[in-house]
Amino acid sequence: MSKNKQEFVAHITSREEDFSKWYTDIILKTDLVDYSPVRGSMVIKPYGYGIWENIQRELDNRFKATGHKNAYFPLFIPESLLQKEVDHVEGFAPEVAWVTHGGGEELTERLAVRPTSETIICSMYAKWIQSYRDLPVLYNQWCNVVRWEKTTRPFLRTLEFLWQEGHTAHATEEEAQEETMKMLNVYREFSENVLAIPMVAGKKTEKEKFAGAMSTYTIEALMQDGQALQAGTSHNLGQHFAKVFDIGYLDRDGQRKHVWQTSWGVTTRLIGAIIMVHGDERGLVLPPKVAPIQVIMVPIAFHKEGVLDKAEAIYEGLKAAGFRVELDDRDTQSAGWKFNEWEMKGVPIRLEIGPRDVEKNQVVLVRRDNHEKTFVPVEELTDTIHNMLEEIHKGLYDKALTMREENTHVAHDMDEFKDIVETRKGFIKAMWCGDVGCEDRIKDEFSLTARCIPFEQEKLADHCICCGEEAKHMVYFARAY
RNA sequence: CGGGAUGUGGCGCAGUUUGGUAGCGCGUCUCGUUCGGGACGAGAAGGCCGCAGGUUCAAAUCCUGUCAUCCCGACCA
Repeated sequence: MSKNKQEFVAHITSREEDFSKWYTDIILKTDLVDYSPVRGSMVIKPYGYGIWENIQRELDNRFKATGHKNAYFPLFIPESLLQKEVDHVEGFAPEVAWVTHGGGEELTERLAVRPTSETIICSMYAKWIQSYRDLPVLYNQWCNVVRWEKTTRPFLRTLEFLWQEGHTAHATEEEAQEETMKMLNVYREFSENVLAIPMVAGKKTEKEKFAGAMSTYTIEALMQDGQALQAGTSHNLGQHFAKVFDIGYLDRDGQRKHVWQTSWGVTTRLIGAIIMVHGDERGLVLPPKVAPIQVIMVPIAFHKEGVLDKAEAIYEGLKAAGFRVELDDRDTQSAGWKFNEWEMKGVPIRLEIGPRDVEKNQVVLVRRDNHEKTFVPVEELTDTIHNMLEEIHKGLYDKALTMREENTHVAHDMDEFKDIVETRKGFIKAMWCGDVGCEDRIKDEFSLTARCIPFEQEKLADHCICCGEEAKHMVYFARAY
């Protein structure tokens, strides 16, 4: 029995003391991942992969609902293909892994392990697209990609990671732009309604945009330590790739034209965002819609008459009702031990059932987010849990939104900007002239990057915070993962 | 890629300064008593001390190299 109430989970470093350590403690102790023998590469264990499967399911449904189909393109990309789009190669060159040998023989052409699939997909689209009747092409693939990063952290940056990449081709510029925005909006809606994470949506600056894109749009989230995390991007590729790969079609008017393309993706990094937005001193706090286990049942004194039978009956009922529920009937662990364990693992609702409950035909529900305890008659259980999961979701979202608002500051001039950087954390909203020089200066001086030019613009001042020239946009600046 | 730290049973650590039989706590296994916020007793298993060289009669300990992880920077989803 824990004598000290503070120490529900004895072995997690507090967020205050060391946020990074808190993060690694959590991911290891809750069995999300383990380090592998390969530098910078992690094993995603079932509990972590379960979260990813739920993310996949929710997103995939949304992709299908917006007319997309899944396909799979090769892992290996011939060097000549990768090199076709100049900006694209230059952007990715430093982090490409190369295959030089196969079956013991040196290859005549090196193969890149895909860092992203634009080039190989474009090479195929050039073959498949002939007529305006072939358009639009709306494909997505779920796969792994490799980027040879110098510094790695589980979920946030690993050499190999899982993601989805959508690649579409359209007849007109307008249609491509519409698609770009539509998918960004899918990401934003998904983040808010499934992950319970509020996002700032906007456009990337020229400096920060995707290598080879015409323009890049992003959703940015704020972590509890005040650093921003890019959670999803949607690119309007324009005709850059269409021209170098010659993806052309014959239009109604008999003219041969190049297609307009988009690409968009989210990664397993989202799991890192979930941890760093919702987690607390006791460990993980999982949003109900992606939690691998939504209800954990802990039977109390279950050797006693009727307890386990009743628990099993309730378990079957909840499972049939569609909840992700598990019954922890291990007799090797005490009830109290299990409470702490499942709290650390972030399960949204704990269901306790003991001899006294069996007598009264009720159970005890305890919420992970606010630790509220409720006694619920068995016949009301399904409805109560359904509503409680909804409330937890809403509670998490509101809390995250409050956290973000409290950590979003406005700077009208450079003195104010400096002061905020030195004394606060989080997003800084400020006016910017649009010149990359000013962006660079802020990065050099403060290590802050322009996260995005938000769609929801405010006019905070007339002049650029940096150079004093006329301001064009309001920008969110932050330190970023 | 720079700066710092750490690698010792599954996990957390001590031992390294001053070389001399590898230890502690937790966990694991067996049996029993327990069970509404990390239970207790008795017994048991488990380690070529990250890896590779070197010095020495003798290396977890000293030297060289190497790999990995963590933290702080520069680069990136």
